[in-house]
Amino acid sequence: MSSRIKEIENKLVHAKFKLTTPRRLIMEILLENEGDHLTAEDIHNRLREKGHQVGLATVYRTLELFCELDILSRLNFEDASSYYELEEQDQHHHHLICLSCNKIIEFSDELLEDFMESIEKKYGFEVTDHKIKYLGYCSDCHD
Amino acid sequence: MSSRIKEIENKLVHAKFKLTTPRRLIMEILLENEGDHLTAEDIHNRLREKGHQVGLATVYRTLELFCELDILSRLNFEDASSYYELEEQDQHHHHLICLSCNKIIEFSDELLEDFMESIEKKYGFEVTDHKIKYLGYCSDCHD
DNA sequence: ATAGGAAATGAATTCCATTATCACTTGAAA
DNA sequence: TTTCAAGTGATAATGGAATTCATTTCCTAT
Repeated sequence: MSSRIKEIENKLVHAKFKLTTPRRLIMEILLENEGDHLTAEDIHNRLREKGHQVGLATVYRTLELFCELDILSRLNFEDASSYYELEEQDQHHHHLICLSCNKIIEFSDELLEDFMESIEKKYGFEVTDHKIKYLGYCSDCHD
Repeated sequence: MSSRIKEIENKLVHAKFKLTTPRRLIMEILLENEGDHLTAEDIHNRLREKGHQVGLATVYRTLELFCELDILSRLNFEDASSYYELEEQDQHHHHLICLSCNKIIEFSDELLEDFMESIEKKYGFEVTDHKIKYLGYCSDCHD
């Protein structure tokens, strides 16, 4: 994981941005919660829980910067918030968003043929809309 | 177009909602601007331009109701606003969102094979991300 | 090392889309 | 018509995100 930090630090330095403490701390939070979808507020809270005091504005600015550098991707679901997750260059994935419980299920993008059918089978997901973001009801929520 | 209004009115009545003046006026705006992607504010403004005075809260409430009745669909792009468009039961489509000029290009969902390639060709669109919402640069904006 | 200056930060403020509140009005069922 | 739940409108409240600006920090050149 230290190498992941190094890798990200290199991206920053290469793009002529400074290596600051807040940026390092935010990186750490992101790596510790890899796989999760965090909001700016989530990150801000976890920083405070760990006793680090970083301004919320800085969190927003840093997340935006990391997106520009392709360290993060920003996800917009159906609510007002933006969620962030670490960009994993190889395993690109999409999201199933359950309209009932708001669960987010990730699925890989191997095949585009029989795409929808296989997803419906695999996740027991009833697709009710098909807007390219997949919305519907997950196996726990549909009748 | 009068038949379209009738059709929508039937949906409302059938679901036991009242046929009120604000709802009728909003329907008209939507039909007059079919194919566009309108925000609540857009609709509110067009109502005022036409001399009709409908509260913004009512516009929001009506749009939400129309979405529930599948009269409208709500689209969330990369900015803070929601956009609404009339649901056309047959010709389902997706959106290409140009990160540079914010143009929105609609494309149909006929084939899932060679999906990306055909879209890239058809619209001269350089896909830079692949998050299921297609973001990138349109033919006017890429180099 | 250190001084200088640009970049970055933090606290507070502002912005803006959306939602909630609540008194008032209206559509339609009886 | 009368009745009253449903719907509306003005305004305030909310909440996420952006902005402002004075202060601090990182880094380069000396």
